[in-house]
Amino acid sequence: MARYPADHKERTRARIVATASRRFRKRGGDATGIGPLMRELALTSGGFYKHFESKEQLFEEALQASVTEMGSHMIGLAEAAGPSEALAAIIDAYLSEGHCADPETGCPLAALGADISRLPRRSRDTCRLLLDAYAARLAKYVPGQSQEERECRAALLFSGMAGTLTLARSVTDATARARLLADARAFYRRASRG
Amino acid sequence: MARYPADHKERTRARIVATASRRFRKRGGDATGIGPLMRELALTSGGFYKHFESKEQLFEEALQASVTEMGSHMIGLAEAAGPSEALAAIIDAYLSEGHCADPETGCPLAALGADISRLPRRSRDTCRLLLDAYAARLAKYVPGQSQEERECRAALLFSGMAGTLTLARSVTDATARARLLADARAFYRRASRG
DNA sequence: TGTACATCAGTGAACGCGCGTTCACTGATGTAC
DNA sequence: TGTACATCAGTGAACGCGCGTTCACTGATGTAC
Repeated sequence: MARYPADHKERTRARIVATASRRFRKRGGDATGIGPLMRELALTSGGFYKHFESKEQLFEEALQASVTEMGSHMIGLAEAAGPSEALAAIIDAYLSEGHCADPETGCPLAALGADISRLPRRSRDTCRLLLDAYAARLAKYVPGQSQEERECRAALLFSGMAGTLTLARSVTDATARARLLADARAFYRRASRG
Repeated sequence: MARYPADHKERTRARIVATASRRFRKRGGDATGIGPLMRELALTSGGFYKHFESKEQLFEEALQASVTEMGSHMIGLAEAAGPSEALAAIIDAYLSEGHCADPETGCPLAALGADISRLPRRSRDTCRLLLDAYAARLAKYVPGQSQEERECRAALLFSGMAGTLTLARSVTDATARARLLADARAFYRRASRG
């Protein structure tokens, strides 16, 4: 063992992923540099490559972490709300002003959707598995006659809300933004009931 | 006059905007460089600054051009389809496999949504006016009891479809992608009727 | 017990590269006289 | 008519900068004997 506790390296790696996943969502993939990222963690840029092969690998892991985290958060809210209000609770939280104001801790699809679609094919394959898993976890709160139908509706619901949330984030006027979000909550609550 | 026709400079400027608007949508804002852009037009990078103050200014103009172009395209389709099928035609075209495959000539919200939301406040104010104008132009094809309600529904419809299109663009499997788009078309046709 | 060596997370300077931007210049044309 | 000058779209080399990545090194610890 080195001068650090047994799990030190593993913990540093996890800190890098957690910080990167916030920075990527806040600034986008290209605008997030390895140097500033490591500096935020009081480390130097060279050390990064003791943990990851490339920035691309970090992006994928950070994305994975944020998707998983987002899923757990949504499931937590749904469970707390109870069966009859679970979906409404998810919709209201996703389209809340808080989520709109904090992309860095929010949905990666809303913050990085276009970045994901420009990833190389191999990365997008991996990513697809992630998003399918996300849809599968949340399908139980979405109405539908089969698991397949529920997963499909979950994908439509979340991708649609992501687009509207992205638009809301570009609206500077607070009143207009609040109205758009409120209208969106009403729209998706109604649309997902049927 | 210089060695060029009277409208030469103006035409060059328009060519830069048109090419940039495609490149921005295809690759994203940060990944589109001034050098390669000018090279595509058989010009040199230095000449860019005879037309624009900065890359940021070009981004805004290119965005404006693509929003206007998208609006005209959608209106054209709606008018061709006739009153009863106008909205369905818009939805089907927006969520078509062609639009999914060609981000560079498609909707800027789907291709650049997150980039727009990270623009400085002043740019986002300008951009808002654009998007409002877009919603206003398309509102006549959306059901609703007042112009305001129709514009609001148009914003929800287009931003939602943009999110789903972005997701579809990250799906590598052609069958799964076609199914997602078909499901989305059915969903938005139904949702926008009521 | 002491000494020599291996380990390895992290350091920090350096690499080549492409970026956005600047600027002195070119050269074909129009204008003044 | 000819000559000198102004115009100006575009050139292309150069600028400083931050990027992703590499690599020889550090130094605290564990291990071998």
